[in-house]
Amino acid sequence: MEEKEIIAYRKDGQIIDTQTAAEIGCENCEPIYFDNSPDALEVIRHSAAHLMAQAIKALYPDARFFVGPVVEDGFYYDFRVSEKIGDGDLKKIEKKMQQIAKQKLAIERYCISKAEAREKFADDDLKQAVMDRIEDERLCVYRQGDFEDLCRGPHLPNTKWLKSFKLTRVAGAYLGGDSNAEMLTRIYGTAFADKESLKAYLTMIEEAKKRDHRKIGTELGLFMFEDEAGAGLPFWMPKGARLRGRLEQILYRAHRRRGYQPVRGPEILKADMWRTSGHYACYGENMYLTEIDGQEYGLKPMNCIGHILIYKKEIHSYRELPLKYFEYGVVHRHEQSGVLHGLLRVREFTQDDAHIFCTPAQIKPVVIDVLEFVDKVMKLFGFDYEMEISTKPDKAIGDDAIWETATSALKEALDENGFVYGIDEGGGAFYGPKIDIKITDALGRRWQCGTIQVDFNLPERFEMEYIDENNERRRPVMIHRAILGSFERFIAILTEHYAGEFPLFISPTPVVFVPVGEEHTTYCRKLADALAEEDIDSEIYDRNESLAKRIRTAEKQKTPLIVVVGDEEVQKESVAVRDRRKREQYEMAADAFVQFIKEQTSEVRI
RNA sequence: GCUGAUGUAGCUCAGCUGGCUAGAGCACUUGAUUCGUAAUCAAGAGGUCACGGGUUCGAGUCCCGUCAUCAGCUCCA
Repeated sequence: MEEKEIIAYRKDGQIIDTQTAAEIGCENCEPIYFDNSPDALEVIRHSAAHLMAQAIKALYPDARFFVGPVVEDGFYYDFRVSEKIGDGDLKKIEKKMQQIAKQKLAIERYCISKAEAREKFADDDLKQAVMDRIEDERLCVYRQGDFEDLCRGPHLPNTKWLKSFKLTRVAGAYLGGDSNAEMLTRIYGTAFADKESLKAYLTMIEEAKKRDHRKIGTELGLFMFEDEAGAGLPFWMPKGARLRGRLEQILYRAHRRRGYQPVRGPEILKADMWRTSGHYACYGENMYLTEIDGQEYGLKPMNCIGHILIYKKEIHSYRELPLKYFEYGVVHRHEQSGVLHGLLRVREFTQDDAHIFCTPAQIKPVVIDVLEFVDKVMKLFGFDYEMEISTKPDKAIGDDAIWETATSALKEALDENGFVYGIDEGGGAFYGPKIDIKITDALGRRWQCGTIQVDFNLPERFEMEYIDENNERRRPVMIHRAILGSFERFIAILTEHYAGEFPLFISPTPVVFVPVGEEHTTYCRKLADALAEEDIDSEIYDRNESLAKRIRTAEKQKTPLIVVVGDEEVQKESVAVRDRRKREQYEMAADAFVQFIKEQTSEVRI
């Protein structure tokens, strides 16, 4: 059995490479072996980035390099070249990398003063830009063959370790992440200790692509986009609309049970309303503005104003609070063309929006209520989720005392429910602190959907009031909250989470009937009608195709329950059910079947 | 918005360096078949090659612009 080889060490919580260890000694060092541990991958990928840079330099001599860090599942390097580099060039670069790696070049390290480094890279403005960002006065350089680069490390001892890597994509990236700055070329890649792990990773990426909601949405006929109609404007096809309708109904009842009042505001309001709210100034660039009869109007990017104006129409007593208004609010936002992405990022979408008007003292109980609501919804779909509190930013309005009350109310609400949460210091909106809810999907990806935001700003700007127990006018606090976030994004996530195999209660077509012969269609029709009576959608596949073909079609549509009906079933008043979830077939009495589905769908009461 | 790539039938794709009436599979329509759990057979229909301009004797193919999509960047439900 060969001994595993050491490629670096972990010392005092830091990874140091063998080069550094040789220089500063290595007491209390834990060896890092050449394998796929997170520490090892950190080192391997860092060196893979350098190897890629070396290959690029060899192929494009005028290349200038910026930074090349390790990221979540790989690495990248930002650089500038005069030539255009496309996806087709990645193969070429990979090949060059392999050639260089095979030369088994030692990776050496030496350190110099910043002044010396400035001098050394005098003709390289990108390296100078890198140094502008580094505070250390002593900088290190790693050299392998004829290539060297300013770098903190850690690196492998030799390029010979680099065998299992793959360049995945080429893209543009702003220098320093500043959209006003120059755009550099960025190539992403990944690397592992062995070929098998690389292959497994690439397979996983392929699997994820199969679950892509855009692909499944097309296959199942859920939604579509139309170039000629405009970017980021989704169309819901019958099946998608049925699915969405199910979700809307479940959630509507859930809101009503929790004392929310349905309201509805107009899609378009005078621009002055948006000036009062502050959206015109702060969000104007993302708004669609138009002119009607010489007056400027704006399509709503948020639903708050409608709810506020409804609130203000009447005088409210403290006894009414907390007052909860909800709306499936359609909003329009002018997102940048490059960020549109299927249903995950669109220009028109519907939020499951609510605004809760309450006293400062009620913030906590209200938030606890909302958290319970969120938990019910997440559990229903089997999502894990995380919470994050964002606190007061530098630029904020409202008294520190109120901020303090609100922020601690949010924290206490989470603490008392035993929630673990992160804190984003200074990440709140200027008008108040918030809790963001982040869903983790079946592939471990995190999505921001729900949000609970405390707002002191809008009640002030719109001079909202309630009458307290001493018959005095008070200003209410407003809590914005969404649970799904938007139907569009949430359904995209659901689709990928379930890979299109939606649970019975939201499935667009929970039941497909497959009559064995023509003479069995009448019986199917009778059962379908019985289901329709219970608001359950079904289809009858009585086309002129073989039985096997029709079952296959139903399977490909990911139908939860396929019901085959022939002489036997008609005679016995029964059904033969093929259950997608259980992957088995069973027979049951027809009326029991209807009852069964009815129970399955009403169980989702939340 | 920026960088790079892409756009051929409802879907997935072929169409080499410009050269006959633009192809395939699936889906669709019609006919035959009436079938017991993942593809019955046959025939047919379907495309102003994203849109607009240009180069050329000739453009799906080359060039420019617009629109849209994809991978990122910057920003967000």
